[in-house]
Amino acid sequence: MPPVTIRSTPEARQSRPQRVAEAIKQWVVDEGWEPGHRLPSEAALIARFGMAKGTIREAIRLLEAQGLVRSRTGPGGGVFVHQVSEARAAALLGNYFYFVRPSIDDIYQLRAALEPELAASLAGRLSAAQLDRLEAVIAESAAPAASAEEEAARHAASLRFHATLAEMSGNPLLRFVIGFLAELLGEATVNRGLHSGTDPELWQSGQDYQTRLVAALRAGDAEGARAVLAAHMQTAHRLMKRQEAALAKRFLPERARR
Amino acid sequence: MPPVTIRSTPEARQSRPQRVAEAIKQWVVDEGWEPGHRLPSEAALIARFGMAKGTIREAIRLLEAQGLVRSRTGPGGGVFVHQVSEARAAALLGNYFYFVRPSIDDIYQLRAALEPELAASLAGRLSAAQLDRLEAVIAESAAPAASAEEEAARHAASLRFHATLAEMSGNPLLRFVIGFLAELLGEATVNRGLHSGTDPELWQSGQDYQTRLVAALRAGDAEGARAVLAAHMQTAHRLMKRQEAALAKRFLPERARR
DNA sequence: CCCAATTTGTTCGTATGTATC
DNA sequence: AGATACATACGAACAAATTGG
Repeated sequence: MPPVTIRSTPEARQSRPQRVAEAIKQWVVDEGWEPGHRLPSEAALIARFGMAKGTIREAIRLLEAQGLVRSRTGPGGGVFVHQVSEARAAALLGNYFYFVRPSIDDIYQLRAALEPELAASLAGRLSAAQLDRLEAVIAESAAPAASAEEEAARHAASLRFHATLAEMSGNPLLRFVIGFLAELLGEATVNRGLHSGTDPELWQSGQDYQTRLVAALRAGDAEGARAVLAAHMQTAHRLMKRQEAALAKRFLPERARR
Repeated sequence: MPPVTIRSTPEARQSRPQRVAEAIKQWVVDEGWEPGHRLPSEAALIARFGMAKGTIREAIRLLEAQGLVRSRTGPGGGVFVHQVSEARAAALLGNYFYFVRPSIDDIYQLRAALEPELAASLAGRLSAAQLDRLEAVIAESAAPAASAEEEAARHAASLRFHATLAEMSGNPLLRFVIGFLAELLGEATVNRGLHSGTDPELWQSGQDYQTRLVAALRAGDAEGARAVLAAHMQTAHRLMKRQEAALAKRFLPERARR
């Protein structure tokens, strides 16, 4: 499998560290080095590129920020090729959406399209152990819901259910996007004091659909699973919007800032 | 709009440049600095953090690699907060999928779910100018298809059509994900010599659906647009798989490597 | 437990490049 | 053209971390 290429950083490269970083990336690809492989020592790189230590180190930092390398001190240490972690990728992508902030509607437009698809693709393909694990996550939020700000924990548990589901997908793209959407949503709700409030309707609907979903998955009923999740997405979206609207009314002056 | 937070880099931070970079991120968020704002000069940062020039510079490189800052020399120069570009975000995310490579099936599972949704959400919301622009892109690939490797250009044009469509969405998430999927697919096809070959069936189907789609969009027929794109996704996926299978047979020894 | 070797991490002083006025 | 303000790059020395004896 010729590894295609590690993406080069766009936008007019110029500085020496940037050029060195790109050269090292290309080098890794050309040599087919895999995660864990140690690349030449600082001293060797200094000689190889004919540049000062500081310049080389800045290049390494550029790669490090992208999650592509990791360095350790001491004997046997050095700079190592590193597989970009999902968490790192999500963090990096999250920075983009810090500036181009999606709305609740935007997030749900994707969730509504993807989650039912995920559910359908999982039907009949999960092991008994995986199904049990899902039920364990459901049990976590089985408590009656009562208390005040502890409701936020319930919402988090619901998102964790979705994350667990996503992790079971064999499709890394689907897994990543759904997980990322859940993160964005969690962030949006926490930061706006949204979570599901003590809304009993949402809670009941949540408990309900999770158990019905697991049942459909267990039965290998793809279309059933798709339908359950599609319906839930609609409900969750509607309830979240309702809350958002309620908050907007209460705190209108707040929204005026900026 | 309190900007929530710029994502911190996961995975056990330790070195000084990393800590400084995180501190600067937090500083930017706390002060509410926006793209274009100049942050303190190197000298000032050295004083502020009580560290050497090299350390501070490495921290700046860490932020630069994430696309969060940009620096310019000369008077009036300095380090500036920078809005992460879509291209940069896609490149960074692409590095993740360099190691966790999705299959053609994986990519199409998402495309099949998202593109019809995009089409439906666009119906009746496009200006005449936008519709004309779509038709212009269609015209680009209106040639009869004949020649050999120039067929790859046709495939690229088709992906460009999708990209243009995505850009017209008001949903930044949808825009990004669909654009990214197209990139991944383009890369996969180019690197595996896939593109649509001289497959007349795919070409005709492509021409066909594009014009029918624009018609539906012009008519404001959301469900029609959705159906057109859903059908096309199925066809494109099927044809691409057929080609992939043909290639696999011809080059089986190649696949044995690694 | 300490010591020595190895490799990255950090500092400082100086010089160069570049854009603005 | 020259002065100014800023990042960029160099080089040599020293500090910290890790490993093995």
